[in-house]
Amino acid sequence: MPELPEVETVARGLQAALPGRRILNVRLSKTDFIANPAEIERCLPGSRVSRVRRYGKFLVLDLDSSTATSQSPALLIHLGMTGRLILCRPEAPVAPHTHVFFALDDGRELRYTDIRRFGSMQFLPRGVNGSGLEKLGVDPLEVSELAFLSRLRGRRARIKALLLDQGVLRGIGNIYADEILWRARIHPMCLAANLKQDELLCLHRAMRDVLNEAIRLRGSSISDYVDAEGLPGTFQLRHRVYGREGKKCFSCGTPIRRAVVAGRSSYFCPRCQPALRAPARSRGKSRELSAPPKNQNRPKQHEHDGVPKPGGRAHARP
DNA sequence: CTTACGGCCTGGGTGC
DNA sequence: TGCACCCAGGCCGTAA
Repeated sequence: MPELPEVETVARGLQAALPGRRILNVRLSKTDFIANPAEIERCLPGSRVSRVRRYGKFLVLDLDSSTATSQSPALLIHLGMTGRLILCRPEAPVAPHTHVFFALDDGRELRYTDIRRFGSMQFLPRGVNGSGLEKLGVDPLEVSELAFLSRLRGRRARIKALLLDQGVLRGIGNIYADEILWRARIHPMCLAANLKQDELLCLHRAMRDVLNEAIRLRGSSISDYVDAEGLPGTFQLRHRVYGREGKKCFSCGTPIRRAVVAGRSSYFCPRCQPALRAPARSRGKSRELSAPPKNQNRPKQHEHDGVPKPGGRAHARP
């Protein structure tokens, strides 16, 4: 499931190999995930890749930009859930569900494989301007604390829904939203408006830390993800909550729970990430940052769905 | 305007 | 052996 760190890893791999390469030939298999397959077949052969970059979860291949302006054509690719973009030799065995082949002038081949075809591909004749990319929010790794606060402060939506909203922040998906919230010790169901400024700043920091570490480890390989060389990432070995229902929290030992938040499976520690923030009545001391595993928790066992009711509906104000 | 929710795309895995 | 069904994530339309 390629999210920001995986797409960034693929983009870096392709950026190291593609600039200057000319596309000699395009071969398409299934095309129902391609916005304009005819244009791709007609316009791509002969064009040269000038740069590969990530924009949110999208890969942008800038083409023929001797001037490096945004007016030059580009190829926009979204890997969806199972998309792979791999550079290989033409004689390499073709993986099932490989739908696009780009023959390159260095003798290699760039292939797009996508089991589910939840990904997408689009040729942009005039570059990314007017492509819809401008509707996306800020990049999580570039946004300042101030801009981050202004995007989230006062919003009545669940914090997890906002992290996943590509119009707010571009690039975060379900896995990293959960990992970020665990690191920030914030329950996914919390309303953004109920978070204090220092909690939002903590979230900003956690977001940068988690994503940067994931990029360093070349992403998470949960199901199908591999980088441009076909190699898996290793950040899945560092997941603290995602996919760990029933397993012990790395911080306090409490079993990790799963609940549906914002329509997505969400994993969290019910103890480190309390749904109800303690009212800040005792001024003075800030809330403790380390969770002392004091009480022994009830014996493992299945927690019944157990979605702690967040304060959400409690203060429906007139 | 903001938020919530259901449905859709596809195919691998699971359980009967 | 076969088959129905669930689920994954992003996005969009609709409802409140």
